[in-house]
Amino acid sequence: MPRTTAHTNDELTERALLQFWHHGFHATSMDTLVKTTNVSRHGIYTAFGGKKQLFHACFERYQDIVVTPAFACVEEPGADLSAIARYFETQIARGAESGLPGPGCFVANASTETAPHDAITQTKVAQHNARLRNGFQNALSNTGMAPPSDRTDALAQVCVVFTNGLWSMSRTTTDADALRAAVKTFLDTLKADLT
Amino acid sequence: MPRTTAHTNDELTERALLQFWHHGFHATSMDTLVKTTNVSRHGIYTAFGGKKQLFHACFERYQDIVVTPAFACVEEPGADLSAIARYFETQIARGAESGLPGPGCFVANASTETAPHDAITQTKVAQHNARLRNGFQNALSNTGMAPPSDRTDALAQVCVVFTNGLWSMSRTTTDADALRAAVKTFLDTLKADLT
DNA sequence: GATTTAACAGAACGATCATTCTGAATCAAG
DNA sequence: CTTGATTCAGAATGATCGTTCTGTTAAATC
Repeated sequence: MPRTTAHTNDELTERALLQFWHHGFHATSMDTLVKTTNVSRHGIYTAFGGKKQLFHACFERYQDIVVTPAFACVEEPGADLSAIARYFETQIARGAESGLPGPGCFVANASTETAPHDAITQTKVAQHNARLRNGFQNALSNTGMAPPSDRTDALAQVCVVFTNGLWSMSRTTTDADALRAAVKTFLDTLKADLT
Repeated sequence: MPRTTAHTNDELTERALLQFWHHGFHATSMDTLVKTTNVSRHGIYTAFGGKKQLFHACFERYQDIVVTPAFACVEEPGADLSAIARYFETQIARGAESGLPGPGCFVANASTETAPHDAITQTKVAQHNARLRNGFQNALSNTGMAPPSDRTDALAQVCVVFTNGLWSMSRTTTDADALRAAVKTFLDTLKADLT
């Protein structure tokens, strides 16, 4: 019998991603990976080479199926502050559905648990944050009356920091509305600053 | 020969703290703990009971020797926005000294790596964040022309989120000045919002 | 249907780790 | 000095983990 449930590498990666995301790299053993993916050890090793390489594949898969769908609205040409609000709400709602304290953001988790011991993960995290900054800068530049770009650049960096903080707090807080309140207050101060 | 270098449990805890802080819980083995503390396994086990309990002791030690000295100025009765600025600068300077990307905040690291698998760590992290919020609220209420307390409360929560984000980013960024710029921009928007 | 290929399940291996245990060494008290 | 308690260094233990290997089974090709 060939691969019973994960017929493609994408499916395999998605199942592995869930484990890494919710339990971290160290707490996810090869044994649980074999069980949850229904792919044999041999299959995983021939397809990816090892646990670490599978983790890298999950990193990219996470960006494709989680980050991009949620953040694309901020990156669109006509995006404004409301797009940023929608991005935050999407992510908070996801955390609230699965029950807070939630698994947070895969990238943010990798940034503290994996990146210090793995250069590849470190550059991936840096690229992710750069993407966020560019997206925020785009949305902020479409808000208010044409603010100077160095101003929106600085505010975009603040948005990136705030985003990382949101994820961090979603791992210990049990109150989704407290996160929503923080987002609303933050966006209000941003708006006040841009008009 | 009794304990050669760590004569007290406090010294032992401080040396262990450095390891946990810089390399995380999983990447810090009992072997490295024995080597860096110069205390025998037997000594560690009789003094603390195990690795996890030692970690909890390090958590409290971190708050005593790192958090409190840096954050006390925000908690003082007459504290204002400049105290918050000093707190951020203290922490960024610490990270820049040891070289970015740095070890970040022990509490923030524990929040993503240890808290999900350990209820005690989870409550400790929650208490730490509550302390931060109270401190920020104190400093914010002394700023501007007596803003309503629910306003400073909301802004204090934003400050906590921002703080967590700062630590998260300090683990992957190599540019301390980018962090300083984010802090300055953030504090400017806060000040503009309070006056 | 015979042969080749690919994937499987699970044992085996080597390494690491937290914890416990053993015997020696050190120090305090009389 | 001698006794007794304490601490040490390091081996032993039992468990876990990532990786590799072996025999077997299912699919694909002709």
